[in-house]
Amino acid sequence: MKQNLSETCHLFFSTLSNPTRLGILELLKETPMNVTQLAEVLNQEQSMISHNLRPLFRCGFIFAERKGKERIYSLNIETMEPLFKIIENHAEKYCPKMGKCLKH
Amino acid sequence: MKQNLSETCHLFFSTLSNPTRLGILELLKETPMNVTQLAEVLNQEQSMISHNLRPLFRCGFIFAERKGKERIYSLNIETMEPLFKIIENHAEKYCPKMGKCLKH
DNA sequence: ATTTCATATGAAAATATCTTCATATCACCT
DNA sequence: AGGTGATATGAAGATATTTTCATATGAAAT
Repeated sequence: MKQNLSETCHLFFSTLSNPTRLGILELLKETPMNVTQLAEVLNQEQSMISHNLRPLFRCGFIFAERKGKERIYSLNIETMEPLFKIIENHAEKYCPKMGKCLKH
Repeated sequence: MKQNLSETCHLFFSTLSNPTRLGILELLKETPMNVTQLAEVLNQEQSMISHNLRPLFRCGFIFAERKGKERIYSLNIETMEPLFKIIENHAEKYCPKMGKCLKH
């Protein structure tokens, strides 16, 4: 149980610790999209976006729905919104000038 | 600004996406400790724990206070508690049997 | 059943992250 | 100042994660 929570946290956080995947989440926050559209906007290969969508989906951070031959991805707002809110608040309070945190 | 939030998220989440660091956070949730104690309980080298404390500290996930020649680390409960709560709730709701998520 | 558009997958190469070891720094005491 | 316990740091080797390329699968239309 305890072990599992720690494992879960690791899986979840490592899924979120990737610029491409964060970019995907930010885009999906605005509007649902398919892989091709995400690839276009993010200016990356379709296969790369696809690879990155998988862990997001597996973790339940995004949902997917078929529409013809497309697969429309959307954000799990219930989880992601409060999560980002926490980060935002934390950053504001504890890293007032981002530089401090972003530097090595 | 936008760019910065994404960068911040990446930094924060990658800091949290490590079993050793999650272990440290779990221990500090119970009680403040110094590096040596953490190393003992986690059964790892002191230098390794020290290396891992750094990003946690830089991100403001933990605090540090000197006490003699020791440096006592403690958890930033304000941030970490709601963060873990979200993960827990999410896991419960979206990954009812952890296996689903934990498998490749 | 074949073509087309949309998406997913496997495996190798490229890149980033961790761990370890040796050593440096720091605070306190004598 | 020198010694000691506690902690931090640098750099390298060891591991893990990403990205890319080529190709496979899927769904719908002709």
